[in-house]
Amino acid sequence: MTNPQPARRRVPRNTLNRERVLGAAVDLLDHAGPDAFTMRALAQRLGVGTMAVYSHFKGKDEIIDAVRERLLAEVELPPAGSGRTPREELRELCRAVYRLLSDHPSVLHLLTVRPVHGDEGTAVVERIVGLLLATGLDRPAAARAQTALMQYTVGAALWTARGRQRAGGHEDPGAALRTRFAELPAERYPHLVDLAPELASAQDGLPQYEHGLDALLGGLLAGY
Amino acid sequence: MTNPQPARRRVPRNTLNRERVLGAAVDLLDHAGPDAFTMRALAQRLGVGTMAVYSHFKGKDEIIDAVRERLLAEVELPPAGSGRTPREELRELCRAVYRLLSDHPSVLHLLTVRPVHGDEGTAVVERIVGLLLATGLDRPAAARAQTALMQYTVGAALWTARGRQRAGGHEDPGAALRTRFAELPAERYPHLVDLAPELASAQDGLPQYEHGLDALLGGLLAGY
DNA sequence: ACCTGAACACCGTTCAAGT
DNA sequence: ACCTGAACACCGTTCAAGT
Repeated sequence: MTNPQPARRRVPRNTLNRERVLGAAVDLLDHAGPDAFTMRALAQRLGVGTMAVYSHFKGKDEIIDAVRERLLAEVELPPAGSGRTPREELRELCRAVYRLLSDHPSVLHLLTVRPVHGDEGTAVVERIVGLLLATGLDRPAAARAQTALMQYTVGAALWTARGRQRAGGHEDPGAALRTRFAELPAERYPHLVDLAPELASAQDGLPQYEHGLDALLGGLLAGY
Repeated sequence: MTNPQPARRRVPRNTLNRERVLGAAVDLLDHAGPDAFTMRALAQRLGVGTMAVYSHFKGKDEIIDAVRERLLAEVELPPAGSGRTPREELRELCRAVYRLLSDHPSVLHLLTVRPVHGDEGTAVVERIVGLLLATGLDRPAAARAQTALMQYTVGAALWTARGRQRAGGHEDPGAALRTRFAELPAERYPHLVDLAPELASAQDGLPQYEHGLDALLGGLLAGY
């Protein structure tokens, strides 16, 4: 909270720049959530007047775009041609995207709240499409497969974030769901009451994502 | 014995109720989008002072919950045991959920912005789990499959809504993406430039969803 | 060029008051 | 019980002014 006091020395007045603003924005988003991501809170975290930020960004929307671009660029592309099969590389690439979205739930919100304008994440898409073609898919099938993989990845990350949000703190995200389902009237919801523990176990983030991802990849690449 | 109504010529003062408020809220959300969904705008649409709504709902959050519940309850469950195979019923059920989310993009926003507390959509989940068990999946596999199907459905609907939002009006959602990809530097993004038309075609909503859904179902039910 | 405080037009909601 | 207007504490952003 308290920023490092830069001594009483005559500190250069212009200690603010785009980089510092973006860093504080990511911190604020990841730590306090989208609702607390305010221009005023951002400026306060930077130890500066609210309007100082406007000297480096046109407005909040430009900051949102920049944050999204910065985080999407952070996806670690696995080294190419490491002797694995295209399908294994695909798996790892998708997991990297999921990990990013899962580590920074704020990006999901930014993706939802504002359409993508720039070339953010383009490198990842290029790589995935290339791998899909390498497995033998024809061009329309590769395009549909790429879209389906991204759709599932975004949905799974959103689902996980929603679960964490609902659980509040550090508790097990499935716990609330288990008790909720277990307490349902068994006449109307026999399967949910019965499968409450299993459904709760399926809220475990990465393992669940991998289960669905393998099924999806299996279906998309069937026969290749 | 229906009592003869007093039939006062005088128009009843209290013409506002929860039902009317919810109807206006859905209209406002679907027509003007989440940003325009304001308590003041809602009241104005109802021809009433802003605070009148607070006589029927505790606040905006309660309206959000009620709208979500109302729309999720609208998912048309296909008639049970219509002679089709469980897999065909599963497909139709998932398509119904997708259609609802696609027709009312606002629900997606409501799902993102606020965790689910009530039993909304529980009936659909019950049905899907039952069908998955009927295909022969064991309990953990059925739970994971149910979660994966919902994750993919939410992600696909969100993707489609995002594309429509980016396209602005009634244009082809893939058009913008096609030109954007086609104009990329071909040295860095050879596949994207090459597959721009196919990737644009994959932004067509329901057909793309069905492609991914069939792949996912195929992978989840492989061997059963 | 960079930063500031006051001010404007919004927002959700509280409150005291009307019927 | 239902509805109202004024007011409060927020928000993003404009503006004129400081350095």
